[in-house]
Amino acid sequence: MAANNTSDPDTERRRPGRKRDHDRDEAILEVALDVLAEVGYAGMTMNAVAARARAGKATFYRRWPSKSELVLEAVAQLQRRQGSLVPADTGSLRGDLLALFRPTSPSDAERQFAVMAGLASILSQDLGLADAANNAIVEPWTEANRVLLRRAIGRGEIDPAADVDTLAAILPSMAAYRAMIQRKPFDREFLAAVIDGVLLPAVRR
Amino acid sequence: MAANNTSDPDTERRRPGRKRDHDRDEAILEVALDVLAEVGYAGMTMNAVAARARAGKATFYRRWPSKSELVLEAVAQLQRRQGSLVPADTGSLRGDLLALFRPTSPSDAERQFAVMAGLASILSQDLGLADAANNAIVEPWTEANRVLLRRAIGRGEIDPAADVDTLAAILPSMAAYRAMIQRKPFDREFLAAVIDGVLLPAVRR
DNA sequence: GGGTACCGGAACTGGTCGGTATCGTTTGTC
DNA sequence: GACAAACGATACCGACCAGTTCCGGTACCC
Repeated sequence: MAANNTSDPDTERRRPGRKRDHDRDEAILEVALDVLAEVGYAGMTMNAVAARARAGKATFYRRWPSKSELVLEAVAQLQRRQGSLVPADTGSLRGDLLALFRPTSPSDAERQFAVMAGLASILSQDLGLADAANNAIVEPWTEANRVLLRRAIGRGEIDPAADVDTLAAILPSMAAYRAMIQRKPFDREFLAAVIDGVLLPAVRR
Repeated sequence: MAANNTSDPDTERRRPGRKRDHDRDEAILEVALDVLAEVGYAGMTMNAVAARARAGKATFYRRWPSKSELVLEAVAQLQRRQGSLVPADTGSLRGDLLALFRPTSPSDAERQFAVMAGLASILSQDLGLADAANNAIVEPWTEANRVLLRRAIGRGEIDPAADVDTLAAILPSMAAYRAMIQRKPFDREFLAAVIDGVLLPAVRR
């Protein structure tokens, strides 16, 4: 089993030369997300990202083969940083739902939807990226809502025949629509209107 | 009051030469909407639209000063063609909501959301276009839902304290989200799930 | 019939951007 | 200390595209 001298520099540690600085990876991806949120995929130029990250473009292409691959990994990092989004049990469905939007700082959720809006253009072209964006940004919220609804059913608080899957999609859908098309803030006021005007009335026994 | 010889050729009818063929306007805008729905704003090239419309680009720029102005007017035409979207009274809220998606051919609604998805990239940059798209495509649906809900209240069919504005936004929001991000069809099955699983339970007395 | 503005088509221009190559420098291994 | 790879920076290339200009031809007004 001879040593493989042509493999990835990360797994291969028999080569001379300066080591790749992995701190730069995360920093670059973070800048990419910022630019993406500000100007969208089409408006995001590699030069702009490089300049803001104080990096050379060679540093980019040593890591990712293309712009789209870089963005794909940036979205993956967004998902990683978000964590599992498991909500604390406040005792009532209403409290749980409201609490879901507190722990992550509001600017955090705001940025996620800004990134989503920036990606919107490319979603119709690149199916892989569309899935990645959906899985990274919206699906965790939907899943968290599902958990809360099931918990409320188990608690006997709401109608056990409630259509959990459809109901869980309401808040994320309206948040995405509001952020992307209407460009209005998804604030606590609107959140309360949806919870009290739609969700809770729909599930009462 | 001397005659103004430098004004728009449409309002000014004192000039010689071949008349501008206004049938071309609509045809070009229609092709633009098709291309927009297929490849999005960024992917839509003037050459491609010209080729498919069998028109020279000079014909474009004689009518609209730029690509964005052309798209803006194409969206306005989409709104014009959609009409007022006044729904027939079927006697029940459920019937009314389902009927709302029948009269316009399903491919029509499908195309509207495809255009919206194609526009998504530019919405964050161009506020005017964002408003135009919202007003042309989604707002008419929302307004139609509002009318139906108020009608059901007047009929005594549903809870008169229902939050009409928030409820009316649900179907359009979920349709837009589903078409733009999830790329799943907004079919009758999903429509029925939202109506029976969310809307009707939320408004029962 | 002469003049003019429209038509579709095509060539051209100027700018932008993804990606590559190269520079001098820095950081690591042998 | 010799070598090699990563670093930031910059110049460069090739493709693409919005917008302009020209062409030969056609419809309309006088």
